[in-house]
Amino acid sequence: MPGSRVTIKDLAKRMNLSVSTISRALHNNPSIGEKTTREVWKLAEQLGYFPNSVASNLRRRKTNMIGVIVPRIDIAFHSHVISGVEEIAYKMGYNVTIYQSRDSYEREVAITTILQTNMVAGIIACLALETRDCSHFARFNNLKVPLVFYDRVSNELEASKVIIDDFDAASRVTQHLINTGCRRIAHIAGCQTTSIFADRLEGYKAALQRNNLPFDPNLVCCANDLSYEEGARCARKLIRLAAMPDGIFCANDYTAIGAIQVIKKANLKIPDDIAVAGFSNYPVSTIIEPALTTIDDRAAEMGKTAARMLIRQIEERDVNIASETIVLRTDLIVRDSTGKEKVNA
Amino acid sequence: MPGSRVTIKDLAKRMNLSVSTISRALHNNPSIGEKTTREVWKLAEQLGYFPNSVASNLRRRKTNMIGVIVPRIDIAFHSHVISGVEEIAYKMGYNVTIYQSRDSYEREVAITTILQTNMVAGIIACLALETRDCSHFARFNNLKVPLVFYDRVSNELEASKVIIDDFDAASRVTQHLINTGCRRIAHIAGCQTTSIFADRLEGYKAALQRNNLPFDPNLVCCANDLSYEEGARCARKLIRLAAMPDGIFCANDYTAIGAIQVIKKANLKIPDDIAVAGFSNYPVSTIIEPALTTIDDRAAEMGKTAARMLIRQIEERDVNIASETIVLRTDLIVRDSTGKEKVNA
DNA sequence: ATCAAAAAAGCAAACGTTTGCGTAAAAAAT
DNA sequence: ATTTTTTACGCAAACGTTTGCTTTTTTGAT
Repeated sequence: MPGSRVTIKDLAKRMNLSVSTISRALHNNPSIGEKTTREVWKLAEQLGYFPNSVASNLRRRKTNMIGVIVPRIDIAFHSHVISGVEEIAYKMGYNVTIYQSRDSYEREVAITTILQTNMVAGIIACLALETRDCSHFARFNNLKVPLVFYDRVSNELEASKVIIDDFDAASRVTQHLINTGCRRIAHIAGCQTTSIFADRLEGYKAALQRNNLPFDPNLVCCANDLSYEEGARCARKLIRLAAMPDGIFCANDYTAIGAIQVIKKANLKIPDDIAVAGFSNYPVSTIIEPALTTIDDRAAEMGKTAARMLIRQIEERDVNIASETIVLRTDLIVRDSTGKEKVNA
Repeated sequence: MPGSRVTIKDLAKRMNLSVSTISRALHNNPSIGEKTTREVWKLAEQLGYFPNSVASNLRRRKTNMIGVIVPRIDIAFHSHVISGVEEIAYKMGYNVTIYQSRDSYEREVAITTILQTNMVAGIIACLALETRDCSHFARFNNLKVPLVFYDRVSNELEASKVIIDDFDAASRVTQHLINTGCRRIAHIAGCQTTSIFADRLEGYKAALQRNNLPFDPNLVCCANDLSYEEGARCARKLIRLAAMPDGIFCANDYTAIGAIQVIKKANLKIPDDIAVAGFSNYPVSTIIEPALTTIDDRAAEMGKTAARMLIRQIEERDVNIASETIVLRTDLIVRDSTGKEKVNA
């Protein structure tokens, strides 16, 4: 930053005071006289002084930068999380810097290096799909840089987490399908090495079992990248089955929408022939017809919670808080892509 | 960052070299012997040395931080822009820090202050809807911090811009509607104090005029926040008109979708009774039925372009580049919400 | 061997703050 | 009036790099 910035030194010279006095005055340190403090502020104002936080960070050996690692920013879920993080961070005087892993392990590792050299005060991350081993995050433990994962978390690592109960949510969606009369329920699943998707599959299975419905592996179809296209592909496969499912629980809304479009094109009625439920409550879920029954994943709330948690840990570093896990409550949002629940006798 | 980081000094002590030698070696400065350089790198590796970029930034009087100000992160357009910015920045060794103005002027001003104290190397911004006066950005001119606006830009300020030709795009959409046979075309407009929305209105008018169609102010309806709901409100108003429009050009996709849903609920056929066109090509535009004819706003491209431009200006600061404006080409994407173009005799 | 030139490395001051400790002046207590 | 306490401020060393300049060492030419 050239452009001859005004520094504390300049103020000191002008006022015949020492730099330490100026610094203290600007922090309203009580050891500086009220009158002096007032005058320092006034002059600072006049000369257009701005503190240089880089210098301050160096001296204090800490920044107010929160590093956020997301798979992709342009996915609705993550942009909502970031929005929540930014909101809290802004209020608390922290800055947010973001990086996209693009679901690449290699890139995620590189990003952790960057975050370290940048001395971020804390980190909020959602693991890349590719990531199996989380040792690149371990360094932050040594450096005492707080770390909180959201959504896709690591179990092998001591770190705080904010998640939703995927098992429970999936099980509730499935139960809802069952309550509406579905008996052959398929599942379009996410990548099973990621715990949230594994949990969703388990929740689905649990609901079936609870209702004495058989689990048929042929009804589970894996949509690796959880895209619209993958959802369509799985749906095509499912409706060609000899014993076609009468309901599909999809691991996210994108696949659900892909599925809905395929089903409609096949001239099958939703929800009468096949009911469809998604997961996440993306904005599109109200746009698609029929509107999609889904689970609200509370993205912004997740971001806010993660940020609050992280900042608390940053500011209470000394007391060495144990890592904690917060599970957010989710809501089942029933729309038109699933039928009415039958009142049980 | 406690946790006893390894510094250049530590390396120097271990190797009986001066800190300057170490620093130069780590930068592969040719004035340091090859052998020494190799050994320094090896030891750095062994001891787990990481450069402290805060210190480096202070000494070099420049950071590699790009500040991005967006109205809201969770709007698809902006999250795509950010994604583009991040991609280029990452490749070029810059970090990205983001702030949401939430379309508030006050907040935008506060953010510029934060960016200044943080010594960002450059800024990419999209003006808040509320913003009339841009003098809070002027300081960056003095500080020689490059600034590039995207999408919503300021004309009163000397700064680079990357935009699309809203006038041209709007005029093309309108022409398309005319070509498909529409004769009473309405416009759901954005806030007219923002130039892009004013341009879209003008482009619409120009197309009408070019085709000798009358401009009827009753057919222009202002949707201030350009939300889904506002679109619905405007549509309700328009279809109640004695002389109902046979086509609607909406200033963005959200309002278009709101309009489509209202029109469908009124049992009017799209595009036969009323054709609808949007602006932006949001992901939902392929999901809604009928799929929406719209203008692709090249969001990610805009972000990449802005980032490239900014980084060039950062790195060639000395040559004092004149501010430049890049206008991105847009594409009209014809889908089912508008009819077929009639071949003119 | 002698000297100039090139190569390799060191010195020390910066960058703009913050902060522990020390000191002078003012106020309060004796 | 003297001592003690309080108040207000200054000194100087950090924080971890970078960099202009100087010094030493090596190399090559004579």
